[in-house]
Amino acid sequence: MPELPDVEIYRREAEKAKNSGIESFEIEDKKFIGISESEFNKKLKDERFKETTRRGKYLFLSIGKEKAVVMHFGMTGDLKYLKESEDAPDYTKCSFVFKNKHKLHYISKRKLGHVEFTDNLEDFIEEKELGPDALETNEKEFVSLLKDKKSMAKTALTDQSLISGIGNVYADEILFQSKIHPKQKTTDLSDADFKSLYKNTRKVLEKAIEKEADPSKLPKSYLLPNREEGNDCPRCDGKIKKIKISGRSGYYCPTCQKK
DNA sequence: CATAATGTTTAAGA
DNA sequence: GTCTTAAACATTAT
Repeated sequence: MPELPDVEIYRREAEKAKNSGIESFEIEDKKFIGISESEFNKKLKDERFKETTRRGKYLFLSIGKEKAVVMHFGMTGDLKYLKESEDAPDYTKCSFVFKNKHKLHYISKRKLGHVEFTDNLEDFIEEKELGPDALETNEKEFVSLLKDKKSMAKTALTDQSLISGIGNVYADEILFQSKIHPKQKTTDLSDADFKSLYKNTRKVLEKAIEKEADPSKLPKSYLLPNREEGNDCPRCDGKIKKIKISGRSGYYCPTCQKK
């Protein structure tokens, strides 16, 4: 589930390919690969990825100051750097082949997500209306972005145009840690609530990265390892409840996350 | 076999 | 017009 921590792990995987000459590009499924063969030849062949950066759930592999390959992982994406001799993973959609006999495989089970090329990274970010990365904001900025929203707390947290990187799963954890009901309106939150949201956003995302974005490796006191309807709340006597918020499922403890 | 799943864009509603 | 919410997208695993 590619949210910010997952994409950060993919970024570290892509780092392994840094500064290797790009030899070719293999497209398995061109439906959602936005780089044609001719564009590759013109703009990427014989170049190298000089820098890998991330903004929210987007990964950028830069070949120059402004030019970059852009990857988004949808709900089921993955990225693997393997030797050329190794088999490409199942559901590989495209692969960059490097002169050092390694390949960077972009994998996705479902067809959400895409790989493309931009001539100007800043313009791309602006066009997508991506808010600042959840780990690159300070408390003041974080609070001012969320404060005036009239939507539910969970909806605001997962709005990529406000703050980018928080998805459906980690939003549940952040709200749990902050003891805030997911349907609580942001206009009803106190200053202490916002402070808590900021602190826990950092805490949860950093911990998740440390655990290689595997929710089951998070501490038992966290919600995510227990994220199932009817499970015991790891903090109080309550039972975990599942609800729908804007068509997505959310899990929380009705006892310690009061409205 | 029906259901739910990580995300974003789109359309619809208020 | 603006802001918020729900549906649609395509596919796989349970």
